[in-house]
Amino acid sequence: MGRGHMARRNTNRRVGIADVAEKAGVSHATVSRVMNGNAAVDPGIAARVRAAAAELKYQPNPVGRSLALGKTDTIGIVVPDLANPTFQAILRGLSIAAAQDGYRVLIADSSEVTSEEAILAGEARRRCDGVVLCAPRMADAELEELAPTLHPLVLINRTTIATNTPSLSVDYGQGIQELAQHLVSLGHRRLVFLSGPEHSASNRQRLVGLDQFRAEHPEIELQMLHGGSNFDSGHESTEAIIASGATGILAFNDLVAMGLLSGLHERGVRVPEDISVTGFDDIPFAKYTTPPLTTAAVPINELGSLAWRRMREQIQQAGETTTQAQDEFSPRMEIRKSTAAPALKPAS
Amino acid sequence: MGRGHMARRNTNRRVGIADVAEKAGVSHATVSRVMNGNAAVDPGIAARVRAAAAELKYQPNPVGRSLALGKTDTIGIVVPDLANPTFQAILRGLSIAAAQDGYRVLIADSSEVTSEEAILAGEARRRCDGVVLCAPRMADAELEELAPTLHPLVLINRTTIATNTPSLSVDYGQGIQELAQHLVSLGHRRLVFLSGPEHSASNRQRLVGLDQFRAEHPEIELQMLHGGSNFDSGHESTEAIIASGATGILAFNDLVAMGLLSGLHERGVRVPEDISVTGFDDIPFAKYTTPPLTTAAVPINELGSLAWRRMREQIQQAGETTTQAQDEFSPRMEIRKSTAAPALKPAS
DNA sequence: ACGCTCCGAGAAAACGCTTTCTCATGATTC
DNA sequence: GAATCATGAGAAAGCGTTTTCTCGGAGCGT
Repeated sequence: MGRGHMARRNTNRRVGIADVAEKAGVSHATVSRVMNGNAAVDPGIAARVRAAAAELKYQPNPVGRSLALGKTDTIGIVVPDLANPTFQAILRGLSIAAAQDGYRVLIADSSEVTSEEAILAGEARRRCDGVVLCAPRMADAELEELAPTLHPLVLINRTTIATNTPSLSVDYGQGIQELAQHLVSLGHRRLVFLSGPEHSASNRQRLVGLDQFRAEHPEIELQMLHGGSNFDSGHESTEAIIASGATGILAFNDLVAMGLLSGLHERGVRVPEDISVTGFDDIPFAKYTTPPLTTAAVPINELGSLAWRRMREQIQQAGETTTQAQDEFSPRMEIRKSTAAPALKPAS
Repeated sequence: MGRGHMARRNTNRRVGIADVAEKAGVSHATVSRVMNGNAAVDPGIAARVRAAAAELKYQPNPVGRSLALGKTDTIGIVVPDLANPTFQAILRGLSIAAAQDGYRVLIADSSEVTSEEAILAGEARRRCDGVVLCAPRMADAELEELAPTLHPLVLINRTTIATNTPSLSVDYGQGIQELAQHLVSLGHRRLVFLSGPEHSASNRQRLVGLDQFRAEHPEIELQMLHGGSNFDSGHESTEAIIASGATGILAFNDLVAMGLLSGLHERGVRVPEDISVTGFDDIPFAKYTTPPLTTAAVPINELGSLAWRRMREQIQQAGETTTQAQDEFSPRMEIRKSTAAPALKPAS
């Protein structure tokens, strides 16, 4: 029991500002001032405080700090599915960029449950200084209503009517047209668009783009096939694709294209000799498929870091509601080996 | 300055508990009681409070709540690189499992900067109720010192001497031996291990496993080649692999294997006819490479959800320092098409 | 020397919530 | 019918910071 009196409450309580204050023989206000360098403090006292803080390994409690300052130095991101490489990339870019400015990222995965997205976003917003929202399937009306309550908000691949919410989007319509154009210029005449989830905003954009393409190329046959947004749905479409008789396939995205590639390979259909396949997004794996995938590259890494920049701008100009940048990226064609001129069709 | 004028920033202030209390004509204590259902409240009053809360769309401020309760309902995860599918999967599993219990995940990407990991982890811990730490390269001594300060802590692929920190690990030594064994039983006699980052704990485990393999199979030639942990490093090793003359390649992980696969394909080396390649991890893409990759599957999805379960156990039994589970997973062989019997070597 | 301004540090208020403490009121018991 | 109890709501004390307010004391000019 020699050290019985030393029953440290340290064991159950973390060291707080009060402990430092006591040790340094000053008030906790002064400790705060020293730690934040906000007001002028006598250099001697400051040194004493710093010494005490160092000795006790004092680190301010962020929760107390957040309450007092009204900010958490944290932003939230809502994604529909963390298994999707696109969102992974956005998350990563966002997290790294935000970290550079001393911000952290809280993640909310809606697991594709559209009805949860608004709730998750609201919750995230309450905990954080802002929210990045990826909600491709949320109804327009709901988004429009939700957006103002979330302010500092950055939208990914969605826009609102009000122009005070910055948004980052990709011109999917343009990209899919260029891909179709690419196939046509290789000599393909029968194309299939293997579409994504029905209510996805970006799928709608692709459809609009393809309508335009059709108008410009009435001579080209373009079929629509329903699909999903992942590997498996691409794989499952293999038979339908083969049955379609088309030689050029526009897959919804790289994931779908890869699933299809693997399905075709299993069936002994050669790519690109028998069928050409294109993806969309240019996820990191796209250039390592066999054959490497022709795709429309969206600047997947930039997206995250730009999202942070837009967020930071809003956080800094807190209050004023100015009109915000609406960034739109044009995808860059990435021509690889999964597309080529079609074999000469036997006259039929 | 004019005090009265500045007095209320009510205009942009969020609705707080006080507003609800005023509207319902009760004290804010009562509002809190109603919201949390903690104590008995007169049903009539409770209804009035709920009505007021609903009308004002009141949602308790989580920061205030956290300060009062001493918990944030948030856990942190520290990962070395969010671009790595393994960590993405862990993050995803963790996030989904935690969400089910009403917890959120804060992410900290150390960007492979080992020296930052301890700081990030500490910071995360202060903001959260616990930390999941993935720090494959952190020095043992540093980890040992850091662990107690982080408690509620779950370690991934690392262990501490003290047994009160739960850890989840994969038996990489076992897995790599089985892969080597698989190649040998196919008839390969000259193998190469394309190693990962030098200071990676899991790489060391593989090396230990291979030492054992060597002891048991003195007749097999097993070379070591230095590499990294991603696509590009696999791709860059292509020449060295070809030059080695080996027919069976044990890549550090699936990423490396995929990079190598693509390199070999470019060079016209056929897999598995000319060279067999194995990966490790069984990331989702592994079964879609051409040829599909033989690999040692680690239950990548379970890892995240189990991490949460271990974390929750600790959070619940706050205080008592009991000895914690050390989970070790044995990888499951996933034999696909990237391995086959070697072609008969020309007598040389 | 006297009053003036500055400066720096402690006291106290604020941040938004939960929870203990306290006390009134009405019900229960002998 | 008085004493005891249970009930439920308000007052107030935290939680750990930052920041405003206040005030003593030092420096300066006249």
